[in-house]
Amino acid sequence: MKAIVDCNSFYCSCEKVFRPDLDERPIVVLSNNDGCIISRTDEAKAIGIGMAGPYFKAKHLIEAHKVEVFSSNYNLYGDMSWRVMEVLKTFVGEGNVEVYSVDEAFLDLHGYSGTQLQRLANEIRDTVDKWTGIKVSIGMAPTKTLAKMANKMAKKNKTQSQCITILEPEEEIIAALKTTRVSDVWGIGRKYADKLNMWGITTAWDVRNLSEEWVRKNMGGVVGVRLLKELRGEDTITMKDELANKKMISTTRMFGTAVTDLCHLKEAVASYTSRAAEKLRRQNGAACMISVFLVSQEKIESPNFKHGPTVNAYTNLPQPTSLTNELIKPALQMVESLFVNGKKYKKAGVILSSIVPDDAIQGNLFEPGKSIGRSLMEMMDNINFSMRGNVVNFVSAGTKKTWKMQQSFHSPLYTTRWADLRQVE
DNA sequence: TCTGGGGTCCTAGGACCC
DNA sequence: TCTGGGGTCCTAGGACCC
Repeated sequence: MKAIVDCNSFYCSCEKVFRPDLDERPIVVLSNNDGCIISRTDEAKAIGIGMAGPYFKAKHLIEAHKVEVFSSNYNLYGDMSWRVMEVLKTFVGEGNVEVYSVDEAFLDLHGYSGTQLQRLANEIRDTVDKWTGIKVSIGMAPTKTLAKMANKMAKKNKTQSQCITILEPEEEIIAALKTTRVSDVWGIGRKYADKLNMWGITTAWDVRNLSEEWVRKNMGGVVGVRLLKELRGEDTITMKDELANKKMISTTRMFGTAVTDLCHLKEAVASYTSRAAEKLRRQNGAACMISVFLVSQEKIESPNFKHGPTVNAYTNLPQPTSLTNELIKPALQMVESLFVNGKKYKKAGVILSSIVPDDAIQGNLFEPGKSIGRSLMEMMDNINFSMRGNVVNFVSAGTKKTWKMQQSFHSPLYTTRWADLRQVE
């Protein structure tokens, strides 16, 4: 059996833990730059606030109903996430927890069955709540895809399910498949859902009864076949190693206000590059390739929002590296080559790819200074990590950061900064 | 009119996820 | 006026090789 444990309205819940006065009040959390709504409580949902909608469009509802608004505080959410995952590990052991995203984890439950599952689920739900203040929903089933389906059902009717749904005997699974729409199946997105509906395939049960050949031909080849098998109860999506390293690392941001100045653009890209390099060093990797892209601001008369035109460039590095200064140099050269005077830019990003393990780097006899660079990086990372912020940085990343994103409703760093510690009198 | 066959590697782009 | 950020996997097709 597999389980998925998913935190309810995670970002909102994190804010609520430290603001008990907001209990049962509608809350929303905004994306970077306060652009979109990315998390909302059931109370906010009930008012009619949609998911992932732009903030300005929901503003009238938010004001009319006195909804509490927060800018995203990733520092806080990351720390709370770590706490929740630690609790899960105490139940099934570290090796059986796969952290799938900031607010979700799969558990491998081989050996559990029947009433044991129910008892385990209850205990996990109650303990996570008691120790962290976060409420979770749990779905259990023979495969990851079916567990996701169970989880969705648990969330849909929280009072009846008590946030837990277990699909175990075959009849339970079939009944669940019959009431699940194709668009609610994990792995079926907008495109495939539309296509399936056009063919008159509307439920997960309908999908499960399709032939393997049809699915292979019409639903992305082997990916579709895997999905089909999962729905039939055949375990094909295995648990991933927690320490699996990223194959690509990127840092991209919208600007607070449009940037027209080459200097500011270079500052932003230098700053994103140092963030990306930090992530790269954390997994002891080195990149062979770096790419940079810029998105300009242009009026688009389309009803569905689209970003402006994007330009990009990449550089193959002479040898794999994780040193910030060695990455910033080509990044800035690319910015210069891409920049067009007079254009307004609203977003930029850096992507590090072709990542190899750091220890595989061949020493270069003609560059003896390399190890000094590496220890300097380590020192920077240690200081920045212990202070939970960008305390030490390269000058090229700028000091004023006029392009920085807007965050008007940021909450304190309750769990990671002494000065922000919650006080009780 | 005829125009080999088979393999590898790489990249761009499409689909999906949270 | 104002629309996030960070990933994964797979496929098709081009370049190149013998």
